[in-house]
Amino acid sequence: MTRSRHSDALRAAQMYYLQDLTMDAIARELRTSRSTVSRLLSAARETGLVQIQIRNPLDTGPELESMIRREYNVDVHVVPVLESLNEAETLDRVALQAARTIGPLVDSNAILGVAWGSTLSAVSRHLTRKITHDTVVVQLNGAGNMHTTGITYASDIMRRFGSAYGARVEQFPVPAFFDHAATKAAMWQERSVQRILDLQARMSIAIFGVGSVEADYPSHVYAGGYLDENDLRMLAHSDVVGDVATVFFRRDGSSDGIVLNERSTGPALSQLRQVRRRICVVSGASKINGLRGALTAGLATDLILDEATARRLVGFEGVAPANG
Amino acid sequence: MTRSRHSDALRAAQMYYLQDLTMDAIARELRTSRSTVSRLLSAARETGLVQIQIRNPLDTGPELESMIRREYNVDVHVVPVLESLNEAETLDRVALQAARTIGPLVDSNAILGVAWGSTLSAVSRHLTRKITHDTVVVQLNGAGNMHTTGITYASDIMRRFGSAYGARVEQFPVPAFFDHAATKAAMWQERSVQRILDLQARMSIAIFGVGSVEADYPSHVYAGGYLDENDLRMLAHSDVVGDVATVFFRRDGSSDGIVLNERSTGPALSQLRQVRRRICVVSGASKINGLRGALTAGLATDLILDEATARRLVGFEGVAPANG
DNA sequence: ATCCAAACTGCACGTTTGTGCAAAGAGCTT
DNA sequence: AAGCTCTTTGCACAAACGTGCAGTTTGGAT
Repeated sequence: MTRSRHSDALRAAQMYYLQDLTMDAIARELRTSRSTVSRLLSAARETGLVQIQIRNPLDTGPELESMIRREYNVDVHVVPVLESLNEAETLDRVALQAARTIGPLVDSNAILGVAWGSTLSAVSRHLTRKITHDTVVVQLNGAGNMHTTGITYASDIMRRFGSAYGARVEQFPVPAFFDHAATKAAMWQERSVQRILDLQARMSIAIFGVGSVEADYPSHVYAGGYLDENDLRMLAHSDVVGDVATVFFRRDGSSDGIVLNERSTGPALSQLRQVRRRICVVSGASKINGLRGALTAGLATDLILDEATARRLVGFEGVAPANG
Repeated sequence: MTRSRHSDALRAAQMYYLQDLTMDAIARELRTSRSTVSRLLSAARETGLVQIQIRNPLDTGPELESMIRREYNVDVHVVPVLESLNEAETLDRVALQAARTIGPLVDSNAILGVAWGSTLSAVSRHLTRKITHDTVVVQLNGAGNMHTTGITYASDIMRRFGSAYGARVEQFPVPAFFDHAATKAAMWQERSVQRILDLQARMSIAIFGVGSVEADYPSHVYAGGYLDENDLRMLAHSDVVGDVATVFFRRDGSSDGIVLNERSTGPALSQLRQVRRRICVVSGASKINGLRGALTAGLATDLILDEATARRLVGFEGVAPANG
């Protein structure tokens, strides 16, 4: 009896989280066993019935966070990670916390712009469900390249976002970069494309990682067959430090005159900056240069990143966690 | 070292609630004992660092809630209570859940209007701390009567609200009812009073219970020496069913021509209805008539009440909880 | 009616968590 | 520095909790 299961879960959650009853007491009230209550509560958490939020008081927070906040004017969430973890495990932790931080921000009628990449893929795997209405998830930039149409990879990410929030998913079935700027210009006149662009223009939340040219192991974009040697040479000559949604920028946040952007399918930086809430997720200290550029460009309103990267960002390279 | 304690609590909360680590693992990372982590997490919950919210999807919720919602156009939170509890214990449960439901709604820069009475007193005892800035708590109506100035009783309530949210408290040092309407009119011209009235006019949240003329054991207002025999007779002749913040109304929600209101210090119903968020807390089925009137008058946007009262409200007198 | 797969339940066990208590530490006064 | 109080810590134990497993129910399909 699903009908009653859902309402039992709600009752259980209220009694457990809002009245501090034990599962035992709840079981008696619900005339079932304690283990069932335990499972009801798990279900309640997983389906987003219970929302747990950590709010760090802006001013009393750790030094590290306030420094970043002051310097770049973003809301920072530094993810504490065990020091022993390797890069992949760190990404996983950051993604998990990012997913849970994003959850409470997504609300009915939101238009959620989502980029793709290894960071976003990890985040998408950890999203917790939350029932919303008339929410739309729209892809920020195309994912096709010379080898694949990119559909499966990017669309897995999109699909996971969509099903977590019960949202309609709008894919962007174009390559990441057109070979010719003229083709892009032509496509941008198509009504099917304009529908997507229009959604993007009305986004209320954008979620993206950053690519960094000098990352230890470079992002998909720089390695995955999206750009040819000519392109890479051009990037090198334009002082590009990184990208957001396959749109490139320099260390000082500028992007004017980077010709590759004319063939990129991602939203112009100026357009991205119009979005009310722009959440940037970063894991791995080697992305530092791309990240600096993105922050200088004012691309993010919220930044979620691991502790080591946060320390490098403010120049505390080898400083220990701020306790003791 | 308080400084580091706070930030340890934040780190612990993130690792526990957002990354699902065990307290043991967190203790190792923080180089302390597991019991300390347990205490850090308690502190994090109590200081409002961790916010737990239960959202019941409006449409998929239990029948009871949607019926009330449709009929009276309010957001309902039905508090499940053990069937074995007596009236005092029920009030305590409702108050606890109300306090926790209110918490997440209070934000920086809010102006919080608070009434007084046994319900509000119970709620105030269960508030969890939450750090906010420039929040003001303002008393909705005077509390003095023939026997006392009411200062201690009402001001305890106000003080608890104030300290829970780190807010400035503005008391309203007048009697609940003036003996003469003319005195009220005169006082309302005083700048000291106008300062309070001005705050009330700018409230963003109002919190109140309801008084009901026919309650099993009548509210303070009807018993506590606030009204003399003449007043009570007058009330009986005006078909009054209850009050909110010592302002009376009839079953159909009207309040015109109730002369006592001209001597009352509570906000006019029409003014109360201007407040964006108006939270009504009710415990005890005997308040049903007062509650019906208040809802019909459109005084509340949010209603928190116990299950038994909720069932009576929609006429399901003896119906069992909606499960099985 | 009978069968089957899938979902649900309660038990039992091991794990995780809360808390009284004694010891250690921090902050102040003399 | 010694002495004092008030707070914080870790230990040890009891309480509360999560989960694999086997038995049971449910809702079709035949």
